[in-house]
Amino acid sequence: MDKFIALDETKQQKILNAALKEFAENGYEQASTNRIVKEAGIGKGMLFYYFKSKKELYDYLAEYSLDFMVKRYFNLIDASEPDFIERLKQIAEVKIKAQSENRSVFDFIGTLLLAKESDLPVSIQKKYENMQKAGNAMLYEGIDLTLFRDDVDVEKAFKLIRWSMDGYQNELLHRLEGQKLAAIDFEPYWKEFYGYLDILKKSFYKEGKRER
Amino acid sequence: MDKFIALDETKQQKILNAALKEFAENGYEQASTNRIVKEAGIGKGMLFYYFKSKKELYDYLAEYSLDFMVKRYFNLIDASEPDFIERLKQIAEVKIKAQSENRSVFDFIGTLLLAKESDLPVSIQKKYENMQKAGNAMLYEGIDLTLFRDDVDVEKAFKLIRWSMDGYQNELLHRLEGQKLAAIDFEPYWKEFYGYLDILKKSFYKEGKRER
DNA sequence: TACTTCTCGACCACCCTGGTCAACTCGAAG
DNA sequence: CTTCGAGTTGACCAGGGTGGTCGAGAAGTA
Repeated sequence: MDKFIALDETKQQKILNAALKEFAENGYEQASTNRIVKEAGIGKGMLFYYFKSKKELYDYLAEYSLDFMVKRYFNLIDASEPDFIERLKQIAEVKIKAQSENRSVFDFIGTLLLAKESDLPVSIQKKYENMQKAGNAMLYEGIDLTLFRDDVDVEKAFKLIRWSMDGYQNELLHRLEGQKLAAIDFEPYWKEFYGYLDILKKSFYKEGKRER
Repeated sequence: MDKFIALDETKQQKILNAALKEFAENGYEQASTNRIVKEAGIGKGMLFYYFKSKKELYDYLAEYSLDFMVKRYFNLIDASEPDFIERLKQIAEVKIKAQSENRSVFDFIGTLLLAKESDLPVSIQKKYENMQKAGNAMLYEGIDLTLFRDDVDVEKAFKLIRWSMDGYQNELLHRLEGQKLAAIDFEPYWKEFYGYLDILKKSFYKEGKRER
């Protein structure tokens, strides 16, 4: 595995991407090391020269992905914005950027929690839980509750707003399926997105508190 | 296949459920006829006595599921309710009932569209498209637009409301994972759900139009 | 009894699996 | 120019799973 780390960046990336994609699409059991080496353009032997087993490769990917997530996504979020919708908007921007930078990492992490109570090393499980905890904190900490209408339960408003925004993002992702995210001009989609955000503010915030 | 139809209901159900579950969980290629017969409690030979190939079984399931969907779900929806949120609420009730009646059918249909441009018989593809069209009509036809606030685009409000309700339902399904749907007392969840609906009405409808 | 219809699971040829390893390349050290 | 060892390959292995077949018997019917 130290052999792998010594490789030059581009070769590492090629192998990582091939493996992440394979695991993300097929899960651990159904993922094929043969397909990985073919996609990565290396001989079968090399994979097991770098990683002594399929499992070790998988664990390495898990750790790598979580680190990527923290470095390239979480750390770039400004958690000081007190306006809930504005904060989510900013998170969405960072997320899209990180996602087009490396889509397969996100897909892979998505499957990590599906592998229910998986036999990942405890250290990685810990890392995962911490990430979830930090993510939650970044969503709700320091939010200005006075922006919200007085006649709705704020907790529920949080959820409704999140579901709405997730809904938009999923639909968009579905609409853009197949296209290379990095090659897309997101300008019009952001406009559309902001349109929805305005409605959410009109709907869930007090009158007169809509503008910032 | 006519041999299969001649079977008594309960045996048919056992085989159907086993097959639906297997295909839903693993997709067409990865689904195993061996696991299906084991789960269904029949000998391997019988499956190919009833259906002459894996493909014929799959096509039969597709047709069966679509018919189930129409008969046990679509046809029970009252599309005359002009209040959008009330209509969605009613749809949700029917859906939950149909889903607990036969969960695997829903899961299987969910994978049908993932099998992109699959090589299903045209007749079944047609049936599927018709179902989607009818579903859309039932959502939006005859809705009373005057209920909505004047300062938001109704089309966008539609989407926001749907995303919100889908979000709740997904979260709930996720929360209840593993439990047998039919055995759950949904009372408290409906209450919670209605709570969200009230907020949606407060937020997206004109003042004074909230009650019915 | 004789004939048809059901039912089973051992069996088939084939494919793919994760992992190994003898053989080869190639640049650096002596 | 030789030697060495790290890097690299893909044929190969045993094992297991695949969709589908079929001979043999069970059950039902006349």
